Amino acid sequence: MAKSKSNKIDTAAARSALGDIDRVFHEKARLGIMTTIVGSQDGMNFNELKELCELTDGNLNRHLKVLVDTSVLSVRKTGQGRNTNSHYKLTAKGRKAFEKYLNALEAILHAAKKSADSPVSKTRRSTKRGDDGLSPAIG
Amino acid sequence: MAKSKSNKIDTAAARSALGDIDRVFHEKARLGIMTTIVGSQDGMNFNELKELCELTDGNLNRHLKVLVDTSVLSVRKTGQGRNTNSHYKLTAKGRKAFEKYLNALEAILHAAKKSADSPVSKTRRSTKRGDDGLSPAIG
DNA sequence: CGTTTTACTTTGTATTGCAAAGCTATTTTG
DNA sequence: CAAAATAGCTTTGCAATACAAAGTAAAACG
Repeated sequence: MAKSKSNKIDTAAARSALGDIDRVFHEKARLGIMTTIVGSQDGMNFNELKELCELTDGNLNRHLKVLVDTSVLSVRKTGQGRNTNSHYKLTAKGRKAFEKYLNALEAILHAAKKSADSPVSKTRRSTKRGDDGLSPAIG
Repeated sequence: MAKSKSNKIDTAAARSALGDIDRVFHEKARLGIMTTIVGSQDGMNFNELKELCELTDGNLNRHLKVLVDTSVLSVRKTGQGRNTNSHYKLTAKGRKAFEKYLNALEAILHAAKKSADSPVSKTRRSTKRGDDGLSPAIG
């Protein structure tokens, strides 16, 4: 990555990454579900997810529905009533979309951390090297 | 960081990091605002933020209110009516809290990326080295 | 055979996000 | 100088979402 004089470029990069922040993933509970299930090749069932993610039944069900409705996860339900077993698995599309989301997060994270480490002043030059004291990312 | 046999530890770490995901920051618009303002030592005014974050007046106002109400930002308003100038600045508390959020994000990101790169199967050993084929993070 | 347990689903409420409309005061225009 | 336009926010109303309590269905148990 090229080093910029101000934080303008990085901030712009972060801003464009913001556009890739998919609301489907950018929710605490669903981020937990995704982080859990992305590590499982065979998928997981309702109860595993419930315990791992520490969510109530209703809440988990709702979030899983969102993920299934957006084709991020697929479900396979076997049995009925008490014997129901709902098995959730990441789809190829879901994996790809989640990875895109993670990359966007990463870009924002880096930009934010960098900015936080060397904030820019309008009136005086930065106390750290690497920027020019210009207003950040305007224009 | 110690390397684990399964992705259990990392997933657990991510899970605990999830607890540090502050809802105040974990919202697209506010993440944008924070990423923008964290790089500015002197803070920014309403219109700068509005243009940079590409938010409507009402929307920006609402999010700024949340950030001010939670003491993440401070405001200083000068002038009146058309001449009003609302200047927003990150508080020390806000900076600290945001950095905590960023660290939590980073932990989750790493865990998720790692899991995504080498997902674990229940029935057969992973195709990559570094795990034992056990179910992830159960118990 | 009826009560309990398991594995989800549905429903109701509260919160939140968003943008359209509104407010206040300063400019500008005729 | 009165009327209209403009700037800089605020308020309001609606739609979407999150969450948990209550509900449902079938098997297990006594």
